[in-house]
Amino acid sequence: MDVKGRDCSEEDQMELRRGPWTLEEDFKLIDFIATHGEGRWNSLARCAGLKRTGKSCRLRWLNYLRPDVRRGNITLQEQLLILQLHSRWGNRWSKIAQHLPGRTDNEIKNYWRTRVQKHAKRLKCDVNSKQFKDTMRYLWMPRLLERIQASAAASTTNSTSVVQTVSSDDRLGAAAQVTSSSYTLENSSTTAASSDSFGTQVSPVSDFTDYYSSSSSSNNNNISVNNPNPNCLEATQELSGNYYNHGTDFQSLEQNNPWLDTMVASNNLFNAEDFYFLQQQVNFNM
DNA sequence: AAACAGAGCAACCGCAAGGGG
DNA sequence: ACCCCTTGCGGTTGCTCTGTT
Repeated sequence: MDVKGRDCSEEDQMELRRGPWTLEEDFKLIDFIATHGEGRWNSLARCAGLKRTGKSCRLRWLNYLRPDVRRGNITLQEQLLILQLHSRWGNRWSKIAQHLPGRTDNEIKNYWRTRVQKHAKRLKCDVNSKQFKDTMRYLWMPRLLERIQASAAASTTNSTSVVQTVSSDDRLGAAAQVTSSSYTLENSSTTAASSDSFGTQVSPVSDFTDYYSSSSSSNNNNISVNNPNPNCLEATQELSGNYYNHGTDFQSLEQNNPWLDTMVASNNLFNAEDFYFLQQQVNFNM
């Protein structure tokens, strides 16, 4: 059968291949889809002459070969969005991916598992625990906002402000929309994956290691611990406002103090900071 | 230079939902 | 109502690369 249901049974008896895809297989799949479009994947696999399951072809296409797949580092905006959306929906990776154009559910899932869960592990707490979630909400997300703000301020070519994102009534939705529209523009003009949606370069090292440093030199802890608002987004909003008011000192401190980098490299120091934060959270919740 | 460990990520697996016969 | 097939999703595995000892 072809993708429309016609028979092409000469390929049916082939032994199925597994494992990494070869270039030849990729080209076959791309060629076939370019000519016939996507369709019933099992039939497509056979008709394209691929010794693969339909599932395998679908996965390869959606996660890797599709022309609009966006590859490269997860930007700060994307990280923030992932944290926000995950706090709302949990492990609904495909749903989260819908708000990050060009990113696949698999990529987001991998990001979460390798980066976020790694830090939960370092903090010796469960990624689903309230303590860890609070750390994300009150420490990492505000810190991300602050860094995004710094990036936006540094950019002279794009006036779209992230502050708009966090000042909207529906902050989460607005975040998704602003980010999405930015990606749309970017994707229409360039395939570069190393610049963020505001056209500014993002450090290749843009994971949570950064936030350990933030906790060492800001007053976020006090703000967060004393913030009784249980709503993540509300709290983040309030916090971001507070953070921006006090963030300048930290920015200059971070940028101008070489020793800070050394401190950042010390997991023990910043784990201790985070443990302090977590302890405060526990006390607060009691 | 070799061995080892950890991180990152592509790919696979199992399950559930949906649609058609 | 039932069965079969396809698709989509989330969890998991295992390979490769890189950094460390």
